[in-house]
Amino acid sequence: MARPRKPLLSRDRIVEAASSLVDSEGLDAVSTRRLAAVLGVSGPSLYNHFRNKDEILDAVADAVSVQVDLSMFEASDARDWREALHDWALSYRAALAAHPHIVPVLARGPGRRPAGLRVADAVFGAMVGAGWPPAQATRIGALMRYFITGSALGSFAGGFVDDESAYDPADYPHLGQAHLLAERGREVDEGAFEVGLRALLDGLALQYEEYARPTETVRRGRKRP
Amino acid sequence: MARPRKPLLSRDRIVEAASSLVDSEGLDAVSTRRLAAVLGVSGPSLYNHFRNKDEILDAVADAVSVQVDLSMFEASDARDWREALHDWALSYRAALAAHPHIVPVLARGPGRRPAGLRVADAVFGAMVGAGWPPAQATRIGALMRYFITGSALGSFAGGFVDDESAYDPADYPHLGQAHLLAERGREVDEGAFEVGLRALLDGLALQYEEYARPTETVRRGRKRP
DNA sequence: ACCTGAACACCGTTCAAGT
DNA sequence: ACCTGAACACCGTTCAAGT
Repeated sequence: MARPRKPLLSRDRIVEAASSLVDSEGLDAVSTRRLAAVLGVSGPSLYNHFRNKDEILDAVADAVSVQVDLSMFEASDARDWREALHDWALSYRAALAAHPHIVPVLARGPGRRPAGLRVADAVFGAMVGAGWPPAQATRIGALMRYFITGSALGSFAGGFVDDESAYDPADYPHLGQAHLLAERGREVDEGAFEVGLRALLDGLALQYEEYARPTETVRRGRKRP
Repeated sequence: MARPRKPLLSRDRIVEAASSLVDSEGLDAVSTRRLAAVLGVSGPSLYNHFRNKDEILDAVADAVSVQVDLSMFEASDARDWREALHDWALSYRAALAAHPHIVPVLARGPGRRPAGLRVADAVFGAMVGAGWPPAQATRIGALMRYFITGSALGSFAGGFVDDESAYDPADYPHLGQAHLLAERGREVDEGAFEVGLRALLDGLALQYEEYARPTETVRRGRKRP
């Protein structure tokens, strides 16, 4: 057919098809040939819209970042930066949990992905607005991303094996019930995420006090809590 | 040559060659054919020692876990669980930083990898020994892994681009100096890791007090801090 | 048991040719 | 500008054959 008068493909259509292929069959199932077949075109056609396959996967990852709710950062002030961070983390995690197979691509940093950058921008802006020094605001965005993407990677891929004989007590003296982790994996992951998130926010709150409160060497009259 | 009287390959030799190939040229550079060529054999020979390529990469990842220092957990007691966790986190991160390209494989959970399990076992055992309830000890091992592997993934792969025009202020109002992050990426990552680790440990210490200290409803005489 | 070459069913990407 | 088929240089894995 050569060139049709109305384009058969668009970046959006390609990303949509790639996303559902990733969701239903995993990252490895996405080949340029299979993806093209789903779209009713031949493999090389994709290269009219994306430079290479990696760019397609980046776009799929970015479509997930778009789903992350950022509204809690709009009215953020010094009083509720912690609550905003908490709600954002839950929304972020939920978005990743809905598309677990693309997480490895997303975990490699915001890079050139526009929506990923928008997320980083929103967190940074809100933390600065709440009184954090810019250098700390940058770090908070990074470390929250470490924890959230790390948990999404660890949860939904690998995991333990549901086979008692796989874990010899002689090798792992404390993991007597490790095989139970297989069935309880999801529960463990959720618990670990909750505990970790709370610890992270509690810890940041302690550091925030150091910044917000004049140090005792400067203001001696102030009593310490 | 068919079968030589002394085997040309061994699992160890294969893992060693694969590791240095991963380190020097990245994950994508490892194909069964290239790996076999480095070892002076033909591609299919590898299948006499590993079931498939994924098992080889798992072994490469596990060789990194072996490098993680666990000695700090041997004499752990209630007083220094926090310090042990801190030192272990630094050692873990250093091991990943030395072999950044294999981190995506390692980040998918301990799965069937023996050394990965040994790490999980040591953390769990030490935390229980320090007074944490078993359910919490499991979660601590998981959440620390989230943070550490997440930071290793985010740091050494992707990242920002050193190009001012890549970040239009209209799109990202707060990321005016985002392109500076490219050159300062490593510094930002280290700072974020330090801040995050401290927050995590501070936060866990607060939670530890809740477990170690009888609640005020039980022991009314005790004053609150 | 452990290695080989041949073979199968795939890949990502380039490119000239078509409209 | 946008699609095509052919082609290039690869893949992971299986398997019969060799010693």
